Amino acid sequence: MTEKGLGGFFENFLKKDSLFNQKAVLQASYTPGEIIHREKELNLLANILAPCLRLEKPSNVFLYGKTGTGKTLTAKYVSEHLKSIAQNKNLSIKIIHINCKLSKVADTEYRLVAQLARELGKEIPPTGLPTEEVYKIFYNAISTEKVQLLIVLDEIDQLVKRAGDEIIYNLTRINSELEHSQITLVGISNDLLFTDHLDPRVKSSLSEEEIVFPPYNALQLQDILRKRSERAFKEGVLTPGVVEKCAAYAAREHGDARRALELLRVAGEIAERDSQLKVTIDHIDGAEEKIEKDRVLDIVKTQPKQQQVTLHAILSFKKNNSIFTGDIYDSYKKTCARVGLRPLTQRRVSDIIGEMDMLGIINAKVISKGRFGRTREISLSIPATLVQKISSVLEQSIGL
DNA sequence: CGAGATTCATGTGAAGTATACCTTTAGGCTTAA
DNA sequence: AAGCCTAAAGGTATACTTCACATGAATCTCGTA
Repeated sequence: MTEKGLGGFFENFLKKDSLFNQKAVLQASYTPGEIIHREKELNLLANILAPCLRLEKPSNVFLYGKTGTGKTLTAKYVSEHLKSIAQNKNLSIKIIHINCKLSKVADTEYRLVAQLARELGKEIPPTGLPTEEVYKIFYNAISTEKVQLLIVLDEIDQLVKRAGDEIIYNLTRINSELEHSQITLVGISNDLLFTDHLDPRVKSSLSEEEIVFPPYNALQLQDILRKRSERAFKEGVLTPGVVEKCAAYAAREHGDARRALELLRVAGEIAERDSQLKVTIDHIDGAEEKIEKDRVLDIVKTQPKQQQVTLHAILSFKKNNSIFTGDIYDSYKKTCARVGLRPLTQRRVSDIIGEMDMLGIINAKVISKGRFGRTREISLSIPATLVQKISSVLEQSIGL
């Protein structure tokens, strides 16, 4: 390939048949035409939300279940159908789907309401307005016309954890002030214990109805994977056993279908890059590693500088023995001095460490070492093979 | 030997500060009649 | 005189700092068996 030069490579690339037929089918954003093994939940949700077609207010719904159990998918599917029916019958139903976890889109009260208003076509500046004002804009946007508003809050636990549960209370309260329009909330959460920490008032209003999504088992995962891979890959590309192995991998992690699909897709990409004609079981192992690497690298790269320096300090320690906040702060300060960055206080760094923990890059547990004080015991939750790579990416980014 | 008191190194909460950004308002300048 | 632009004033959200207090088990202290 290299001898022929780049032109040759591209020509080759074009001549080579892709293993994929429709890769998008395996992407997380894809909503399949039909959903299997979720019929019960699907019907339940449809039943609950159906009243809005008669312009009555449906109950607020709360969807529970671990990641990749089809909550988002089901919610999207139902809302798509509602939307198309509403369009046919000329009903004004608006559906807003917001993912509260996607960084910086909706992680404070202000940003969430601002985002809601933006979805309704209003211009909201990123800061400067009183939160109350943004509520007003949002309120005006829906009260001017008669509309059924369906707000789907994905990963709502993340939002509440960071910004408190008043937001939800305020949103449900708006309803009583609206005359023509109505708001229905659909909350989606991965955290099964989420509602326990909620204000009772909020809890009762948010979860008038609840739907629990059980994890898929290995057989169901196989069904799903087969169904999708039929469309995604060309015929005969998958070696026997590949689907089974993907399903098994994902079933081991509480039946996460999203992960299984991603595994399959990335395995296909790897095989393709290697100019292989078939996807084999070996590719899946490679895929698992690559997914983890991409996930972590993505988080790491998009993190602000101070967070990066902090993380670098953490990584610079030997991974086997446990590390404490004090050690990290010392190392952090040294790095700051070296790059010419004004160091933050330990108080703030402590919070940053907490944020890193939330992101799942590290494991930080508060422990008491008795006579020797109280601190966080920190360990890495990323594979040791990645540490080197991430470290160098960080060094480049902070300019070491 | 065992119950309480001590201690350490940080966790954690509240309040204050700096910064970036927003809207409103008032004054000054331009323009058109 | 009306319209437009600009700068200042007044306000907010967010990231961070400062201050002060809370934690919780290993260790120490001291009374008791």
